[in-house]
Amino acid sequence: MDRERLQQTIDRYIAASFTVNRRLSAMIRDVLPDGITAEQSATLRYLRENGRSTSSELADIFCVGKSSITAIITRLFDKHLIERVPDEKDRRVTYLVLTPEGEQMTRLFDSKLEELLGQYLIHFDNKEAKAFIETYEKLAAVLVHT
Amino acid sequence: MDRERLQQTIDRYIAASFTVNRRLSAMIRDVLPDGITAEQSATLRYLRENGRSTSSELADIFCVGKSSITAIITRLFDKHLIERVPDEKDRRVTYLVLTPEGEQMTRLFDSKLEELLGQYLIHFDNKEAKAFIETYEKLAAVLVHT
DNA sequence: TAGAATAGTTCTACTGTTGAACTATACCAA
DNA sequence: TTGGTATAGTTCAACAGTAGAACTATTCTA
Repeated sequence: MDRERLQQTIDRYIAASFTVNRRLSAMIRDVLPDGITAEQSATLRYLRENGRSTSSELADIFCVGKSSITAIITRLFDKHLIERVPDEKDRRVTYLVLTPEGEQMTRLFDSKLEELLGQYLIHFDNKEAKAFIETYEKLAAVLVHT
Repeated sequence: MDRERLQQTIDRYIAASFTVNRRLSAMIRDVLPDGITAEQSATLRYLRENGRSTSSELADIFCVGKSSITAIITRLFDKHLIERVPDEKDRRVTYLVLTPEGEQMTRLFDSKLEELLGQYLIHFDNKEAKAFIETYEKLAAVLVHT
């Protein structure tokens, strides 16, 4: 890829991802239960998909400092959506786990999200959607492992 | 697309976009000049690509309230990166325009961004990159026009 | 066993965001 | 023509998220 083509590809990527991310974020925000933010729902989702985690792990995954995670976790804890479970071996470590209430809340998101995103996915045939997702996942993997 | 396949596609999209957006945001943040945030650079970039705009237009495009835009604009104004130009016909509207300094700053981003993203783009051949961007742009268009 | 490393919290300061209240201007219909 | 309504933008208060430094409490290690 020559330099000009590279620059053009980057520009198009930035423009498309900007529009998609902004629009989707706004729509998702509207669909979230009162008092739950996008960050908080992403945290709950991660805990459901990946099981118990620690603050340090979340900080790594979310690419933020540990103090940011503490703030988010505290708010979710105050809403009784997650629990803090101390490790029995290493007393520095605290595991974060969904409460049944938190688990239920993530299921609620999912059905709303499916309803929301489903109406846009119909514009893409299986083949196109498959290719897109696969490249996206490949990009994610490259960003993680380099 | 049946329901299960739809749910799976959505899950994979959410996971991939989460990882890509988090990682890229963190990298971009590191590459931004001191005192310039991601939101601010996105605003400058928009003004460069689209010429003079109004607060209302930016609020639409960024999918936020007008008061958010006022806050961002004020900070960029204080850094002498944009100017406020009153419309001569309609005295309610104020156009936002890059200063030469602001223009120069967006050029600086671009070269850093090109350097940063270029090293990941080499993992994708032209055909794959082209198909991906085209689907992404199609998704953006669908989100805007429905 | 002393010093370094790690896990997590607290605190301060800041940006971005919402939403309501507000000012100023323009539009429009009776 | 004017009185009500719509629009553009700002201000304000309250909050979430973030960084980064300082801190506590552990565990590891040379």
